[in-house]
Formats: sequence, structure tokens, C-alpha cells
Amino acid sequence: MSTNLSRSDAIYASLRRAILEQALKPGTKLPEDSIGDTFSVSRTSARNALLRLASDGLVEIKPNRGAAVAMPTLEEAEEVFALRRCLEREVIEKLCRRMPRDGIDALISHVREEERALQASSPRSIRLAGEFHILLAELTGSKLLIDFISQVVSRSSLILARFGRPHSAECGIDEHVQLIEALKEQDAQTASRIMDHHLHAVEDRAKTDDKDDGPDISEILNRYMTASE
Amino acid sequence: MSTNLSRSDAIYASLRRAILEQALKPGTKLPEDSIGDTFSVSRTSARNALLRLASDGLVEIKPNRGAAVAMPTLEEAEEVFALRRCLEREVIEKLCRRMPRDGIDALISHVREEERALQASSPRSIRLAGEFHILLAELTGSKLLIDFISQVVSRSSLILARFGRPHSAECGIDEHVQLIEALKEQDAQTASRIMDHHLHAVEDRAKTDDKDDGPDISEILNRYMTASE
DNA sequence: CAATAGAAAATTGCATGCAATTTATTCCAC
DNA sequence: GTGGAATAAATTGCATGCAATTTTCTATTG
Repeated sequence: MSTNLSRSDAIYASLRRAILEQALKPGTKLPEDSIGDTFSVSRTSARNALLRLASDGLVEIKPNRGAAVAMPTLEEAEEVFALRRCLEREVIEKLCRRMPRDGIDALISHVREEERALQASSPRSIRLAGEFHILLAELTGSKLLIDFISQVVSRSSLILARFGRPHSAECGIDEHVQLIEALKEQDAQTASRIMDHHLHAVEDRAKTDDKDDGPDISEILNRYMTASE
Repeated sequence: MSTNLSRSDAIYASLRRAILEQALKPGTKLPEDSIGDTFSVSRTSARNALLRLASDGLVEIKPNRGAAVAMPTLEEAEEVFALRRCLEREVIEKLCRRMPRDGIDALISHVREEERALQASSPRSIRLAGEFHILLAELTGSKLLIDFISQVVSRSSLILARFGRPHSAECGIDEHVQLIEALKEQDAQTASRIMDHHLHAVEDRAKTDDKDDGPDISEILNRYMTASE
């Protein structure tokens, strides 16, 4: 049970967390050697993890030039949020038709955790805000929908890291609470309206363009080697 | 220019074509050795190709047990078509708002090619039917939308290979023609209606459950080694 | 001093080898 | 002849090594 994860799985998970919590900023180069060294594995395992992250859109791999944390453009950002609105609307509709028992409870308890992380100024709060939306998708029970939502949520985090205010949490937690209320009442129209407003707010947070790159990768990664949440 | 593709790219493309044209049926095992041998490359390259196909949902990889062409369940099939309707509706709406010049021409010319392939009873017709929908997505200009549509279209092909009548083309070509007409008139409502009807027809074609597996892989793959269209 | 050509270092793409796990086969008891 | 354990074959997960490409540094020239 302890080593149920393969080595490349562990690296994939750690890198993913580091990117989503904005410890690794867009543009940061990710050489296979450095990653293999810091995780004490070979380049092969690191490479596989990078390939998977690339298909998630979290890193970009250019032939013979290596991998780097993806730098979404403003154009791509618009595409992501347009598609995200489309997908999250589908989630809301599905959930208003059929919400699993304990679903509301799970959502409430997640929001509580978000609040705790926010008060503690933990970097987890950034990731938890995104995972609220993933939890919504999970409640629909559709594997594919979970997968697609995860992708747009991940990319949204990246967009906020690139364009948003530094370290701003992605979502207003109060809006999450409002959404839960509407879902409880099975009010699809209100829920959709809140979600649209919520996503527009997130999108608007992508305004200022600050950037700096290239600190020590290994230093950052050492904090993300553990598989713990 | 001749070898702009890396080795694993070529294998990925060939395997993908073979799966989408239903030469490789769901459930067929894909051992790294066999693939490497038939393409005259090492297991490493074959492995990378399989990893990418797995993230597309076209093959399933179980730890220490190898890869096989994915066998979608009826449950997953429902998920795919539900999401596909959602995404294709978005495509239609976008295209009715703004259709690129020459877009209609490109669609018409694609349908012509579909007709030619169908008359020639070419296995290409199966793939071309799916690529009509991908072409629609491409006309929206959204990279992400193209990506997502490609995924659901690929999975649809797999579902038809698993559950549909053998070698039935996925789509009725006449419905494609009707859709083009509605798009030309910028009639989003009619276009959406046709698309919904069209996709339901495709979904209904997933009824009978026939199966047989396991011919010689290498024999099939040899026909797909060329990088041709 | 700027610019460019060339060499050196770094990094990726791929092949091969080995240990570990899984699958198939053999052999023996019943 | 059947069921099950032990063994053999096949297959994956991973590490290492080498050639090819890219990037960085250096030196020479104008």
C-alpha cells in the first residue's frame, strides 16, 4: 500500500502540485536531469512525468529543447474560460437533475477546508479553490466530465499564475457558498447565473502582467516530494 | 522536411490511424515489443506512443500488465455522447457567430471527399466521417476546443467499433450536408437541431454487441506504417 | 568594441540491459 | 482427469549509455 504509486506517478503528482500551487511559475525550465536528480530517479521517469503533464497542458515540450511550465497566452486564456463556462454549465445542469446523497455535505465540508487554508495563508488555498470545481464534476459521476473539467481548471490556475495578481486565490469562497445554496434548491437558472458571474470574476482577475522567472528548481521541488495532500 | 516527425510521433500517428479506422479493434493487446519490432524501433519509442494514446483515451494501460486498445463500456459511451453534444453545440454557436471565409468551401470539399471514400468502400471513410466534426472545430479557431472535440470524436469511433454494426461509417453524410446549409444561413437553432439529431443517430447505432479479438498485430500494423494522409 | 565563427558544454532522443512483476506451462497429488 | 503448487517464459518499469541536436562560451576579425 505504501508504494502503490509508480515512480513516474509520484513525480507527476509532485510536479503537478507544485505548478498548481504556483511554486513553479509559467516559463520555468524543467530539465529532465534536474528533476531526476532531485527525486533520485533516472531521466526516464522524469521524462514520462513531463510527457503526461504536457498532455494536460501544464508544461510545453519543444523537440530537442526540453520542457517548461506552460505560458498560456491571453488568446488561449479566452479559449479556456469560454470552454470552461460551457463545461461547468453542463455540470450544474446535471447536478440540478440529480445530486447524489451527501453531495451537498461534501461541498460544504470542502468549502470549510478552503476557509481554513485561506486563514492560514497556506499555498494550498490556491489549489483547493480549483478543486472545488473538480469536486462538483465528480458529483456528476461522469469520468470524462471530471477529466475535462480538471484540464480547464488546471489551465485556469496557470493563467492566473501568469497574468493574475500574485498569490491571489482563484475563487471567491462566498460565491462557492452561494452556488451550493442554489444547487440545494435545484435552481439551475440561479446556479448557472452564479457560476457565470463567478467565472467572469476569475477571468477579470487576469489583468496585470507581471513576470519573473528562473529560481532554483530543486530547492522548490524538495518541498513537493512528499505525496501528502 | 522528410523526417520532421520524431520516431515516437510516427508510431503514435500510425497506431492512432489504425485504431480510428477500426483495423485494431477494442481489446487488442499492444505489447511494447511487438510494436517496436514492426516499426523497427526500440520499446522506448513504442512506450511513449502508447502513453500518449492512453491520455487520449484510445488505449488503456494497466500497471505491469501492458497496453490494449480501450474497450469503452456502455456507461462511458453515454458520458461521451452527452459531453459531445455539449461541445458540438458550442462549436455550432461559435460558427454561427463567426464563420471564417472559405469555411463553407472547406466543409463542402470535405464532404465530397467523404462521398468518394464511401463509394470506394475505403476504410478511410470511417475516419473522414469523424474528421468532419474536427474540421468544424478547427473553423472556430480555438485550440482547446479542437483538442476536446478530437478526444470525444476519437472515443466515439472506438465506441462504434465496440458496439456498432461492423464497418458502418459513423455519420450519415446527408446530415453533414444539411448542417452545412444551416451554418451558411447562420441559423444556429436549426443547426443545433440537426447536430443533436445527427449525434443521436450515431449513438443509436451503438446497439448490437458483437466482438472478436486478437488477430496478428504486426500484419495489421504493416499497412499503417506510412505517414500518408 | 561589436559581430561572427568555432569549439565546448549541456540537453534531448533513443537503444539496450537488468530486476521485478505478471502470465503461461509443467508437474504432482488426489 | 482435475486442482493446485512450482517453475519457466514473457512483459513491463526503470536505469544507464551513446549519438545528435541545441545552447553557451570563447576567440578571432573587422
